[in-house]
Amino acid sequence: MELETLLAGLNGPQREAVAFGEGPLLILAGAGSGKTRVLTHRIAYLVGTGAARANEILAITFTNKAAGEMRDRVELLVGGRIRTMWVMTFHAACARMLRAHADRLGYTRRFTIYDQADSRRLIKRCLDDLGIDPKRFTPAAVQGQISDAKNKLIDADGYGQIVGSFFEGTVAEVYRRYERELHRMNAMDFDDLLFRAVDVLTMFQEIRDRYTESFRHVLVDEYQDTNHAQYRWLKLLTSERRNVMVVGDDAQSVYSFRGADIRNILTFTDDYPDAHVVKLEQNYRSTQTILDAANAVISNNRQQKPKHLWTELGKGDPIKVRELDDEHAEARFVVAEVERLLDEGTSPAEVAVFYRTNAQSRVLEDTLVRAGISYQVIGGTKFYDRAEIKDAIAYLITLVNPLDAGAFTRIVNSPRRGIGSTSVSRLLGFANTTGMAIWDVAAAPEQVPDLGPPAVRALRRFMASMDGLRERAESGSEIATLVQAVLRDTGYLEALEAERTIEAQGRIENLEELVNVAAEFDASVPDDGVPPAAGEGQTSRLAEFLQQLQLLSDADERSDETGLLTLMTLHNAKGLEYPIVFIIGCEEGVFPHSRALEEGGLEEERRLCYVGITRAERDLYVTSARSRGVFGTRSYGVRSRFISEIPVELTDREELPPRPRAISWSGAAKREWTGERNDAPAATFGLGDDVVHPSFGDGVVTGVEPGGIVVIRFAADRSERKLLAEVAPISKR
DNA sequence: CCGATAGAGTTTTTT
DNA sequence: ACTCTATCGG
Repeated sequence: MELETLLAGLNGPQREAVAFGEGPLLILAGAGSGKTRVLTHRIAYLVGTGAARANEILAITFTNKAAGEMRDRVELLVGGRIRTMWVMTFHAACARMLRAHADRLGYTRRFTIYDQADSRRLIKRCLDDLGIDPKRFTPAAVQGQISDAKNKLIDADGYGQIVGSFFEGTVAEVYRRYERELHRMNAMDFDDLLFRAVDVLTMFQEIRDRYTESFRHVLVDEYQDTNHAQYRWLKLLTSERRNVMVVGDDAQSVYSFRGADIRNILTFTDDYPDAHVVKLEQNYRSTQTILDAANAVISNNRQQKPKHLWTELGKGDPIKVRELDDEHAEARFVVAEVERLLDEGTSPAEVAVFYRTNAQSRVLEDTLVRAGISYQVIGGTKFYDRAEIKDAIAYLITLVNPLDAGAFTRIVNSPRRGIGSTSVSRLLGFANTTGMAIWDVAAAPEQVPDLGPPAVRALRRFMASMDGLRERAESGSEIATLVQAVLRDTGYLEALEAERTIEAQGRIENLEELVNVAAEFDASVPDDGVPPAAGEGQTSRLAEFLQQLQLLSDADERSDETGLLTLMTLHNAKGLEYPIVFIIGCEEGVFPHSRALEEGGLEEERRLCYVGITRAERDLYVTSARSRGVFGTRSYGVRSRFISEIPVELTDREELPPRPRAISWSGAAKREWTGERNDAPAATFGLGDDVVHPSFGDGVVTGVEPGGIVVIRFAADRSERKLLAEVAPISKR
């Protein structure tokens, strides 16, 4: 490999970044500025110049797909396999470290990874066990609190010390129990992977030394999306050698709800005052019109590193801005436009439609189906989230990690075998009080008090088939055949076949697909390679397979090969590009999302808009609907502020005739909807309006209902109140 | 123990 | 509009 060819074709700043020597390096990479190129070329350059061997490089991405692509591209550049290089996500890298050192934390290397749904179920159980009302303390809210704490590396005790409210006090209690349960079940949730990895590196100097010595160069993509735990983890791995390169764009930080802390990228140079900074501002993707729009929108944010995208590609066409009557008209417009483009010879794969929330895809999908256009949706319900797949995986987990009561309870009565919820509670309760593993309790059911004889008999039969499967798993059977055996021996498949419904048939097909996935895994080379830090023994193939499944996300399943029109959320769009892009649902309350507005997340919503705009290469459409069905009722919105932030001269706008202010809801619109006569004066409040009330304080309009009622969420006590617009003393801010 | 029914809550975004 | 939950009757 020629070093010269690695630098050829790069612009000045890119070349500077690729050829940079030792020390901290910050790359501020604007959208479409070729950051992946810089990353991959730099890795190849480091290997090519002998600055680092393949196994001395740690390259971190956020999705498995990005990691896979990075690996492929680097292999092309260096002209050979780089199996020993750590190119993976934060979570995968942490999981790998933890498997090697699990015993130090009182775990076994076969620990289970809990995804968000698994974790939520466990939290729900903790709430139940503690006798907490799940209405007042929803599992989701408690989970959010715990997750936030973990992302900040605050453990249950630490959290208990900083509680400032009754709610937090309760969360602290749940947090403690949740942690105890996870540990007892030899399980970790997503956040634990990071937290525990930091623990290992902090508590055991010799382990940390091994990794810091071994990783000569560390590179991180999408640095603006890192949270505090990830920051600490990186710091622990890099503070000795200080060869850390982070690449990111503060304008594309859109994951704060998941604990991402934009300060990590904004203060990198405070952490490393000698850091070299390279800005990539030349864009190779979009027309100048699109970039001007993106620059204009993002300039409304205060907190940012100034950047100005430019291109040599020329001005291009104006941005098409359209306003439609409702979401159906919006969908029809998009579909008609797509049909026109296809007639002109555009390939469907060149077109993408972005929306704020997954729920928005439905109307569009209906319209596309009726028009006979095939499409793919990224996100939504994932393959691995389907109940039958989760069941099959839970069976496999039970074989690998007999301590995992979560997996066990999931499958013990699926298919139905007469072990109902009361019996399961008794088993769990017994395991809880005796401290026994759930598997051992089930293996000797007669010792459990109050367990009915039919339940004992059913458990015996169940455990007999599980024992057989266990032996098969231990003997190192191929995973595909093991999955088939599980489905057969447990009666799972039989129960589905007996249903004789279309749905059941679909489930069977999904399970067959899982067998295929397993077969592919069987055929693949063990990813072990030669671990740079010794001490990573062989993990069982089955455990490895399960880990791979559990760390998979829907961002990973999108394929560019399908040749289809693509639908996805704006979040999922990050990192992608399409010649033609539609951004739909640009209304206040939808985008920017009302909940983000309440929580002061407007700037992040704007960054999301920036992400959306900068995905477009050639043509950009931005649409809004006057009304939209939400929660089964119709709500009337106002065009998104983001539309007005795009300079008019960059756009080609078609708007509906102005709607008289008076029909916001209480006037004509109400008559139209309720059939009632009502000449009451007009309410002049729209969704998303900022209002102020003399006694409740500042608030935001979250809904407008018939009868001149406005729903307002007040910032002070986060309460939502319904007020009569004409009589309540509210005014716009 | 299981299925049907009614009722409530739900929609941000995800490794 | 839809899905998950709690409750009841078999």
